[in-house]
Amino acid sequence: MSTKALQGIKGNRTLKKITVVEVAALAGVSVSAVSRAFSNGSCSKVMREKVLCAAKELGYKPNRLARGLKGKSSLIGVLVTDFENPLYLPILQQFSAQIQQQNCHTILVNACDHQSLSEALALVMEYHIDGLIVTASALPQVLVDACKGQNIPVVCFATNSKSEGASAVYCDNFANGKMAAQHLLEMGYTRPAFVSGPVAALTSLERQRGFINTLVENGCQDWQIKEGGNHSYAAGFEATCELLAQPTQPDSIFYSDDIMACGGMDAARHKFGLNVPDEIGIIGVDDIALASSPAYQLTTIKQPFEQMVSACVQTLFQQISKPESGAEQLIFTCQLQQRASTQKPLSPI
Amino acid sequence: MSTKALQGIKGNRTLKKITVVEVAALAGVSVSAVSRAFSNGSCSKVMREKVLCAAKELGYKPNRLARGLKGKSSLIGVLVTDFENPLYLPILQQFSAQIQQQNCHTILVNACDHQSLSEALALVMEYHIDGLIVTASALPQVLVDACKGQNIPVVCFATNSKSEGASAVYCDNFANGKMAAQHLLEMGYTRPAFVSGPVAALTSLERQRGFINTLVENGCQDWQIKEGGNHSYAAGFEATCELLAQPTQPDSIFYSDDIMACGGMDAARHKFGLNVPDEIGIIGVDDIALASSPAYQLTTIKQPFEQMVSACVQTLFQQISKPESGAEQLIFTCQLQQRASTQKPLSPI
DNA sequence: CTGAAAGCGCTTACAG
DNA sequence: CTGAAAGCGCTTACAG
Repeated sequence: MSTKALQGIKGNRTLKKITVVEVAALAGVSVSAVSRAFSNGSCSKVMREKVLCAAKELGYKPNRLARGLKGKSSLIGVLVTDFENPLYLPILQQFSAQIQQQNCHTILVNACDHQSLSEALALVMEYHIDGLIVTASALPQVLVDACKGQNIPVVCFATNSKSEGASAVYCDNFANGKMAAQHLLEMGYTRPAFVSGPVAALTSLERQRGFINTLVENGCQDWQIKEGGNHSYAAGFEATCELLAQPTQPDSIFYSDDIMACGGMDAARHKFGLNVPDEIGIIGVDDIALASSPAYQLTTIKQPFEQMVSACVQTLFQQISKPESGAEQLIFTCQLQQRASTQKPLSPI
Repeated sequence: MSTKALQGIKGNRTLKKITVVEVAALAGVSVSAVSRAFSNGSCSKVMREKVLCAAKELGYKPNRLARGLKGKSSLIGVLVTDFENPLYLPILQQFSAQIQQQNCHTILVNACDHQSLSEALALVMEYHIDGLIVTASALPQVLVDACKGQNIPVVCFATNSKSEGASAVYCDNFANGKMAAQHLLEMGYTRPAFVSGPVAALTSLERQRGFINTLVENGCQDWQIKEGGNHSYAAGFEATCELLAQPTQPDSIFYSDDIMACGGMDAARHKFGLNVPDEIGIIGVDDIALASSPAYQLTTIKQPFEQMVSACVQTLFQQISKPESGAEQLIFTCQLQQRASTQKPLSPI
């Protein structure tokens, strides 16, 4: 039996496709009326009632692909470059939840491989996404322009690297670095180190600037900087091993983020047998779930991610509905969350 | 100046839409030919060359929405119910990467809220997805049927709960429970406990069955079961606190998964001051990144996730291309990954 | 292999 | 407010 014949059989019970045409027929109205009842088009109450009733009876669901052909696709691209930092799971959870709340859906774009970023973006643009969220990294200007060329608004999340024409939601990372420095000095540490994230990450650089500036301002001379690498546990562990193997051991370390700090703390404790916080103070940024666990008790600078995600989604949808409104910069401030990893007992050096 | 006028201005340089029509015109061929050159349609080499050349010159990109209207949408739904377990970040990373490799894209469906699962699915089906992957949970039969009704193949990932008509890729969790029991007994533990996942999770139940059966078979009487809850750090921590506060303290605990085990280990160590593994042995399932960190050194049963994801994607695409091929069950076996959390020194009780 | 034409399911000016 | 008609950008039988 041919496939066609099989479909015919099935068709007798369920496979007949329900489109606006069928709904219009049952409701006794025009196809346009059905469309209006389902979109925001103007139509009388009784009309809407009739249409919705017929649609329900037939189990009609609009085809978003067809809808997207003329209007909006209801698809939002969420570009993720960093899958190593556990932070991004709750972030993705919040983005997808809020996007769904807007009656849209998330296309997850995996752009781990940096070389393929433009390729990945080009592909996802073939779906005519209504907007794009870029997490934890800047979009090269040429790609922002490509989006602009198709009227796709872009919002960058949690990165300082600004792109012309793209909105951005991020934290004052210079202030964060400053806060970390002040805290370490207050706790009596005198030889702090900074472990950076990826070389190109402006976010990390800003934290570093704020950190070092503040140390210098306060007369601290004994600082050092260590290039960390990825925002990952392994990178933090590794960098810390190298740092602590040197003759000039720091007495405290500020990490570009929490997952690196966790890796670093484990290196200090388990590989070098150092006591945290007495022999070495550890501080991070983010306040990931792990930071508050008893195993780490990590002092950190908490980023208000929930609010940031909300702001990000809100900004994006505002620009989708009003394309003429310009790009926005929303900068959040963070708070120190002190825990055991820096609570040095009062003691002279 | 009106929006229209502005668009007109922009239009002069970039906004003119490039479609098959423009490409066909430039290449001097028919629209059908352009379509064929871009799909798998039959066309001569020279024709394809001409079309591709013209397309490149114009910067033509096919509109997938339009394409999806008749054919495949190239959209794969990935349903995620559990965003608390960090495990799902690398899993999502692998799924999205492999789906992109198939020239498709991932629609991330957030179905945290169990009540809204059917709603979330109904919405995503409006995009006419080509296939659906369901992670870590079963799809109620009525929803599987709904997918079948639209010819959308379904593959369930990492769950034992089988649904009629859906494929599944998972591990032999009964064997995993057995393995855990054997290991604990071998290491000299005599009063093991099992901390379960969510009550309804068949995966957890299977592990429990295998675990308890094996204990009983080996003459162990002193076992107990504790209901854990979510697959989360907090749930593991909480359940362990209750377990250890009882007079009948276990001397080892098998957790339904690693993140619970990490929470449990922290509770045992930091809240009850117990030495791991001497006073209490800890074993989990999954082998998440954290498990191998020095802070936990967690013995676990490693699930071969990479292979499982590959198998999942492969199965899905096979069913997309051959809808008549039936649902498949792929069962993987796991391996014990021993670490410090169960290495009890030889000692009499 | 190639082209003209119909169609996928919806939306949107345009009349009424 | 409502309907008839054209159109969104592509694919797919159907002829040649």
